Formats: sequence, C-alpha cells, structure tokens
Amino acid sequence: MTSTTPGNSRRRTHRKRAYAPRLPLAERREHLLDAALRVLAREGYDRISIEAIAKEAGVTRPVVYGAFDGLEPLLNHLLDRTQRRALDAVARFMPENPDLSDPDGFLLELVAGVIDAVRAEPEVWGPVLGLIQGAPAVVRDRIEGDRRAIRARFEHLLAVGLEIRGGPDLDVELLSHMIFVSVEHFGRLVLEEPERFTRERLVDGLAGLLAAVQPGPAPDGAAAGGDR
Amino acid sequence: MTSTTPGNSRRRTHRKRAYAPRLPLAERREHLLDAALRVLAREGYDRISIEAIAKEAGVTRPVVYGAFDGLEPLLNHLLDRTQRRALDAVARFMPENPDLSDPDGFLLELVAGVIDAVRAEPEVWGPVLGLIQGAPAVVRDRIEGDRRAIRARFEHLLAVGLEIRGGPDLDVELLSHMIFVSVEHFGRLVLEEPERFTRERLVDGLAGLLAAVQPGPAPDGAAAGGDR
DNA sequence: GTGCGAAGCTACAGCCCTGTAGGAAGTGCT
DNA sequence: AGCACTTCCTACAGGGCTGTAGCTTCGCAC
Repeated sequence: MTSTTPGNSRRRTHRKRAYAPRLPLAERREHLLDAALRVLAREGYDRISIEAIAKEAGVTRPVVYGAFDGLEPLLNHLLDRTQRRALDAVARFMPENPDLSDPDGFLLELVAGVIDAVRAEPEVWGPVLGLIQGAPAVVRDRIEGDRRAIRARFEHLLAVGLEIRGGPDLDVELLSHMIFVSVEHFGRLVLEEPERFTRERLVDGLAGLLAAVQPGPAPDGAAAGGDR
Repeated sequence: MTSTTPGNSRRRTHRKRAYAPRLPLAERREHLLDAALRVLAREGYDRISIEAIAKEAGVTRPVVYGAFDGLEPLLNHLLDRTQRRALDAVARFMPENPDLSDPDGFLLELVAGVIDAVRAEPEVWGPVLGLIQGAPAVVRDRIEGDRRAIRARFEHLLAVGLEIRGGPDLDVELLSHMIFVSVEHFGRLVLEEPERFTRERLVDGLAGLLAAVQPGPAPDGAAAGGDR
C-alpha cells in the first residue's frame, strides 16, 4: 500500500521498477566502478554523479550509497583500480635498480614503454594525462601526488644516468621536470593524434635529440647542476 | 503590495534589501567581470556561478542576467579580457619578424619574457597554465585554441632558428611541442614554487641545455626533422 | 512451504543553481 | 512636483543532485 504524506499530491502514475539482481557487496562495488568508468569515458568528470552512475548501473541511488559513502570515496576506489595499473607500469619502466649502462637507451626504452602502456590502456592513462576533463579536486590531488612521486624517482635515475653518461653538467631537477612533462605530452599526442604521432616518430625524435646532446663540458661554462 | 500565489505560505520575514547603486551597462559589465575574477581566484572554476558572482558583486541575479546572457558568455568576456593580455605579451616575445641571428639567445629572451609576464599577471596566466582548476569546457576549449595557435607560430620560428643555428637536424614539430610544454611548466613552477624556481635558475638551466645541444650532424645519423 | 534477513526501491527533504515576470525604486527632464 | 524611463529586486518555477527512512522484494536456509 502506498503511503502519502501531507502535501504530497502526486499520484503513482508509473509502474514500480523491477528489482535489479542482487549482488554481494564486493561484486556490486566492481559493477558500480565499471559503470562509473563508462560514464567517465563517455561524458567526462563534469557529468559524473551518484545519480548518473546509478542509472548507468541500472540500480537506484541507495544501492550506490550502500556500496560507497559518496562520490568522493567511489572515485577514490576507481583511482585505486586505475592508478595501481599505471604505477605498476611505471615500476616496470623504472625499477629500483635499473641497468643504466646505456642511459640514453634506458630513457628511450622507458619512453617507448610509456607509449605502449598509454596505447594499451587509455582508460587508465586518460585521467593521468589530463585528457578526461573537469576532474574534481579528489582526482586532481591524487594524480598530482602520483606525478610528484614518479618525477622524483625519475630525477634520481636521471642524476645517476647523467653521471654514467659523463654529462652534460645540467640542472638535474629542472631537466627531470622538462623530460617528465614532455613524456606526458607524448602520451597525450599518442592518444589524440595517433596517426600523426606514431610510437616510432616519438622515440626516433627523442633519440635524435639525445644524440645531439653532447656529454662533454658545455663550451660556455653554463649553469651548475644539482638540487638547490 | 506583495502578491501571493496558491501554495505559497512563506511569510516575508526579512527586510527588503537596499538597491545597489545604478551603473550604466558598460560599467556594470566591468564591475561583474571584476567580481567574477575574484571568485575565480579565491574558489576556482568549480564554485563559479551566476549566483556566486551576483553575491560577490553585491547585486541580484537579474542584474547579472541583464549584463550577460549567462555564465558562458560572461566567462567568454572574462577570457577576452585576460587572454588579450596574454596574447599581447606573447606577440611581444614572438613578433612577426624577430631577429633570429642568435637563435639560442632569442629563445632564452622569450622564456625570460614569459616568466616575467607570468609573475606580473598571475590572474591572466593562471587559467592558461591550468593552475585554476575545474575549468568548464568553454574555458578549456578557448585556451586550447590559443595554445595551438601559439605553438604553431613557435614551430615556424623554431624551424627558421634551427636553420640559422646550423642544426641539429631534428623533428621540428615534435621539438616545438616539447619546448612549448616545458616553458608552460616553467610558468607553473614560477607560480607554485617561486623561491625554488627563480627566473635566473630557469633561464640558466635552459641556457645550459642549449649549450650542450651541438648544431653539427648527430653522430648516429638520427631521425630526419621537419613536418610530415 | 515458510520465515527471516539482506539487498533494492520509493518517496521525502533539502540544497544549490538557473532564468524570468512583474513590481519597486531611483534618476533625470520638463 | 510629476512623469517617464531605466535599473534593480522579489518571488516564482523548475532542474539536477545529494542523502536517507522506511517499505518491498527476493533468495536462501530450515
């Protein structure tokens, strides 16, 4: 029997919806995260909401609230899923003790690996590379933290690589920032214009630049390197 | 006399607000754009709305709607104001026919100029550099268009500069992307960590890198340059 | 077959915001 | 002083969304 409350004059003009199939909590959470990813890929962060995810998943909002405490925790879980894969991929390219005997070769393999990973899982790398727009603060802050950590690790490897390479004597921190944002940009170019910016073109282009960067002392006695 | 409608049982419990000073339309528009900029700087794009701008300006929403047809047109006007200054600054650094007799010197002056402009007017460059978060599509699309145009012009100058420099023989389009995102990143570093990344450090760091990039043919016969 | 508990749904309350009709107030001119 | 016009405000209507109380339904165990 339908209850009515004072002031509620709306009549039930629509059939009650069928119940969604019941799922254990763990399965429901994965189901909802998959739905969230589809909404995100199709409409971006601007349009993501508990309401939109519920619709995409074919359930009602209380079901979503039963699995997550709100949009922010849900997005955090989604990031847990995708960022873990991104960080795993990065860990493969930048292991703890890499073979840096050929520093230029190492960098080129790293870049090639990043490009392959980006092409293989655009749904993982899209948010990281800022290609899914309108990200809320929870997503931006999380990704920014990951980026800082990865760049710091890269800076360390770069310092070692430049030593092995015999120079040039440069501001390693600054150089790591420049290489980092360039490689990120490679990722965006590969996703946005895959036929114009092929893997080969990007890797060859970087190889050409590395070949032009002499290890010896810069003739002008340029800036000292290293952290401040 | 206050009209009442069926179902409207709320009593007027608050004093009517005093009218805001009347302004001619042109002045009102500037007044509202100033208010919008303050909301933006303080709270970001996430919190910008006609409602928030009206409150900041000390008027009601119809006054804002009287000056602009909605949030999107208002933000476009704001961008008109700020992006014009940014594009003017860029035009100073990249004139139509620059003196490229010293290409490296030209690039260093350009970067120094960008850094100075960014420090001088952070409210103009913040949105351009993605430092004001949560930008809606109208802002993103507009800035993306400006970025493409600036990078394309830079690519042209880069090609000429490399010719004059005598090489190296590199993928100019790709290199222009790399330098472009690096200089943008310099802008962000300057705003986010001004004491760690001083103007001198950034310019000297880049000078050191340029000094290490030999103009002669790369020893490995690396990638051919130029547009596809 | 029945009962119980878990999972899902309806309906409600509320917030924030957009956009506008019509009235109120202020200013300038005669 | 009065009138007309311009600018501003109140109140209304509506959309989108969050979050939850209490009811409904389904599935499983006995």
